[in-house]
Formats: sequence, structure tokens, C-alpha cells
Amino acid sequence: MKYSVSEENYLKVIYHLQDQSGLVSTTSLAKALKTKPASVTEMTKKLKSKKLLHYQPYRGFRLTQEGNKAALGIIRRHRLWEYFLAEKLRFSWEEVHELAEELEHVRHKKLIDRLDAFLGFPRLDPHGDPIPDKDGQLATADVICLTELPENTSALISRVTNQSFSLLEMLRQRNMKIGTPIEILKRNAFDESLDVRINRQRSINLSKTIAEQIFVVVT
Amino acid sequence: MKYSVSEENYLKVIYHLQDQSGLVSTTSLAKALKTKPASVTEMTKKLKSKKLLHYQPYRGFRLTQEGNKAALGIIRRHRLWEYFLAEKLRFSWEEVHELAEELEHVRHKKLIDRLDAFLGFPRLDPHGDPIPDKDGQLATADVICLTELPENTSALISRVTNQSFSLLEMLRQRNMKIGTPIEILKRNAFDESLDVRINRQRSINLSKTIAEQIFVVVT
DNA sequence: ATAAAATTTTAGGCAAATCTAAAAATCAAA
DNA sequence: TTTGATTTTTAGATTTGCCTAAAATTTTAT
Repeated sequence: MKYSVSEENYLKVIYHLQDQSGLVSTTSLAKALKTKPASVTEMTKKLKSKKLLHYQPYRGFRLTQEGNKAALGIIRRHRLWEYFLAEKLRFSWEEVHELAEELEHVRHKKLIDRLDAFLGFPRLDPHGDPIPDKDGQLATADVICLTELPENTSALISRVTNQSFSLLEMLRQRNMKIGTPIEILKRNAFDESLDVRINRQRSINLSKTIAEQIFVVVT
Repeated sequence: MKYSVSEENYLKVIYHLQDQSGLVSTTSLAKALKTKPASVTEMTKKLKSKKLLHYQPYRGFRLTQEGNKAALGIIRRHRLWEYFLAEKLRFSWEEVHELAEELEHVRHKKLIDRLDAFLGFPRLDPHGDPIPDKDGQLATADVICLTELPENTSALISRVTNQSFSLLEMLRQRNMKIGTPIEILKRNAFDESLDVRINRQRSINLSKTIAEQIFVVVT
């Protein structure tokens, strides 16, 4: 029931990679964890023996139900701390991720549940990512990727799925945050970039790479 | 400047033991850290090489200025988190110590300074222990040990220097907390226990062992 | 279909922090 | 002041998580 910091990091990263692409490879995990493939092979062996992941040699990994539950617990802690850091300690959204990476490993059920209550049971973290509840339930919203939004349709930015400091800083400089109105004016075929209107005023251009990280709800 | 969790624990414990008895022995450190003397010898060797402690083989340890500064930083984090846990998350004073033991090792200067500001720059933690400020300064109050308080002199409980769960729970059950009025009615020569009046009403008996852990300010 | 390229695993090591058992140094008491 | 008890240190292992280099396997491209 209690896992080491290292094991927790593996579980969390596998959970995130899994979201995007069913099976997770040794190399992608190594890259995400900034470690070497050989180390991944060892640790995943251990996690398999603890029944936290399904693992076929030379094929890939997938979390078991048990592993999924553990990962959601870690993500709950991470996102609650992010919310605390942003709302109470006034950190910017590009700063909170790194700090929460450490706080998330303090794992006392009661502490986290009290923190949750203190914060008023928030459902979304500062990046718009859903916070699992006590029982690991995720609130799912009907968001679509900005790249899927039809032209001339009003929407609100609701989630940014990449925690990179430089992306978040860039968005903040452009006044784009969770809840900001956004609308696509034109799709540029050449580089697949988008001309968008922000806050019903400024019109700017977003590269495909950035647009892929932004999720919106149609209003 | 950045120390491992283990090194930090050594520094913190040495700081506390030093307070009571100038030089710290290998055995006492081992006991306090729940480890073996052999392990202490190794780690203290390392801390000495980092110039964090003065250390004479077979004699004992004492923190250097550098080591003292590091210890105060750790204690600052610990006590600020304790204050947070008690004031904001409503944990009882016997619960906060253990939780803060983990939170204290998240060491980002900015995080701690923001937390300090969020809490309103508290000067005392829930046990009445002073919280070092940004620069490691400790507010010193003119407290005396309850055992030194003259008879029939009004005082306020201002500090409890032992974090043991059972002591704190015991005090809470007797309605003794920081700020509670207290007065010695009688010293019992036989077992050195004290008859004291709490809150200007209830009169109870305190063993010498307990009285030694309680500090008061005369009013 | 097979050779080259890429991925994954194994083998053997390393560093940190711990342990036990035994040796060395110090202290204490007759 | 010498001997026995206590404390401290050394020596050698263990565990965790990582590493590099080399071997095994799978994939890809001709």
C-alpha cells in the first residue's frame, strides 16, 4: 500500500503516457523519467511483481486496476497541492507543477483529505486538470482539443495538458488562462497554425504544437 | 547547500540534543534517530567533511556555525508546517509533529517564505516553540520551566518541549494548552510532583517528569 | 526473406545509508 | 592502576535505485 518515491513516479508517469497511447514502451518511460532503459526494465519488473502493472517482455506496460488506483491517488495529491499553491500561496501556474512534484510524495490520507476540505473540494487544478476525489473518481468534462474547434465558434479555454514552464509562461504573457474566451478565425493550411481571437479582442496566431496542448469547451 | 533527507535529520536532531547537553554522543544520537551507533559514526564523518559539525573521535559532536544555520532552516520549515496544519487544517497539536516531519524536507526557499507570509508570519508553533525567521533568527521569550515557578504565582503555559503524542494527548485531556493559566499550589517533596491549579479552577497533580516539559511565563 | 537498425534485457558495478559482529579506545571502580 | 564495562569505530554485507556495456530480441527496409 505504501510505495517509494521512485515507484510512485513510475506509476504516475505510466498513467500519463498510457492516456495518450495504450501500451507504454521502455524507452518512452526512460525518457519521461530522465533515466536509462536498463533502469526502467528493473523497476518495472518490481512493479509487476507487486501486481501494479501488466508487462510483456519486449512489448510494453499497462497499469493494472491496482496500479491505476495508486496512480490516481498520487495525482490527487499532486493536483490538490497545485491548487493550494496557486490559490493560497499565489504561485503562478507555471511554478506550481514543480513544487507539487515534491509535495505529492507526502502521503497521509488524512492530511490530503483535510487539505481537500480546506480548499473547498476543488474539482479542477490550476491547469484545468480534474482532481480525483477521495475514491479516485475523476470528473470528466466535455472538452475538445482546440484543433478540433470549428471556425467562428465561441469557446472557453478549459485545460492545458502540458506542464512545461515555457509553454505556460508564453500563454500567460498572451493573457490566455483557464476560462479565457477563445474563437478560431482561420485555419492556415500551410503550417496548420490557427488565427484565434482571445478575450473577444486580440487576434493572434498559434502554432499547431501549441494548439494541440489547449482544450476548450464550446459555449 | 542542499542536504539529503538523512543529513537533515541528523542536523535537526543534533541541534535539539545540543540544546540540552553541550556535546552530543554517538549513542544518544543513535537512540534519537532510531538507528545504530555504527551508522552514526559514518554519517557524522560525512557531515564533518562538509564542515557542518565539529567532531572529535570518541568524544562527541557539536554543530558548526554552518551546521547551526542549516538546522535552523529545517526547524523553520518544520514549525511553519506545524502551524499550517494546526491553524488551517485543524489538526490537533499531538498530530502535527509527525506530519511536519515529512513536509519539512520539501526545501524550496520561495515556498517556505510564501507559506510564512500566508500564515501571517507566526512567531510560535502550536507547541509554543519559536519559529526562526527568514534569516534564522529565533524570538526568545522569557520563559521558565514549570519546575522553577514559585508557589502561588500566576503564569501562562507558553511552551511544551516534548512532542510525544501521549504527553500532548494527556495535556489536552486535562485542558492544558498554550496560553492556559497555571499556578503552583504545592510542591510535594516525596516524589517532586506538583499540585497545580489549571484555568483558575481545577486542581490537579503533575509528576516531575511532566512538569519538566512545560514552560511558562509569569504574568 | 534477410540484413541492418532499433529496442529491450541481462550482467556487472557503483553510491548512499543502513546493518551485524568484532576490534579498539575510553571510562569507572575496586 | 589495572581490570572489566561501556562506548565508539572499523570491517564487511545488504538494499535500493541507478549506471554502462554487451547480448538478445524485434522491427524495418531493401
